[in-house]
Amino acid sequence: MLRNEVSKKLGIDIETIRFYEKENLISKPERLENGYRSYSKENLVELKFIQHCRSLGVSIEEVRTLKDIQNLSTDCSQANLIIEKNLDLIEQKIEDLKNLRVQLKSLSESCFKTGAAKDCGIVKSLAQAAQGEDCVCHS
Amino acid sequence: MLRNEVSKKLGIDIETIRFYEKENLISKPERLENGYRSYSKENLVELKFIQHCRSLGVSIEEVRTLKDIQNLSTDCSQANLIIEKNLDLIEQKIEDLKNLRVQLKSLSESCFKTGAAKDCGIVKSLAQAAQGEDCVCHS
DNA sequence: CTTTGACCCTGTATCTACTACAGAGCTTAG
DNA sequence: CTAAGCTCTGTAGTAGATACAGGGTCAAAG
Repeated sequence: MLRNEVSKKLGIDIETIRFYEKENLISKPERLENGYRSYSKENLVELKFIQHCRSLGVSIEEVRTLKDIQNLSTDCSQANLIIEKNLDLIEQKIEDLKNLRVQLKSLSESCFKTGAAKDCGIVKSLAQAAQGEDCVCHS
Repeated sequence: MLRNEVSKKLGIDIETIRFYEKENLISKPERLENGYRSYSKENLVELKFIQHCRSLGVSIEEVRTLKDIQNLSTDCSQANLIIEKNLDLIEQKIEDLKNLRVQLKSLSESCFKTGAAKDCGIVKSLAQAAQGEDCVCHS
């Protein structure tokens, strides 16, 4: 399979596939006589593995580790650690974003939409915060 | 005020302050005879403004726009747009992360912790997904 | 007076995970 | 024959910092 086909079939950008190859995340595809890459079924599996991991927010380095775990067939504690770590990270991010949402909402509601920037609660509040005063969002 | 003092007072990394200066987000601080930067009160206000905006997830480019809005005193619709846009973005991110959390949780629970990687539900599931089969996380 | 340590300066490289060229060659259809 | 549309390689750019290297300055201690 040529790059373009693979890209369309898996929904991974052509350049991204090349990037994964450069990063040694997949085994080097065979080359045709003209030098074009020919992706094997194994290459596709490797790419799907990365795609799936990335869709779970697993970093490239962690993907590398997970691959090693699979290949070396050692114990799975490290795999578990990676998943747990990402889970914790996500919990934290959700909390942070929820806080942010509250803050942005109060900012958004402070806009009186009168038109003039000097009367806008958003602009005012941001300026106040910079002066060290209380603001609607971080009260 | 010297860089280090400012950094400690505001809790912004020294290099980050320099970065903001390079990006023209603050007015250039005066220089002492020896070439050292001397940060004015106005500089501090500018830095706090950026810090506050960044803490709300507002991008550097958007900070630039917000500064312009303040200075030009035009209408505030653009400020409102920026806040709304970020609010939408955050709503979306929270949704995405919640989905991710569910997926990672099922992966995490599939680890039987028997020790061997080949028996680990995480490793198995990730491998299965790569083969195109169903996985615990994206069922 | 010299040395030490803590600052400051500039410029550049690094990080993550891609994305986007430029400039060239190959292949296929008209 | 030519043009479109693919492929190749190498390199640069993105956001928002962060981390040096290699030098200068300053204040206090010995």
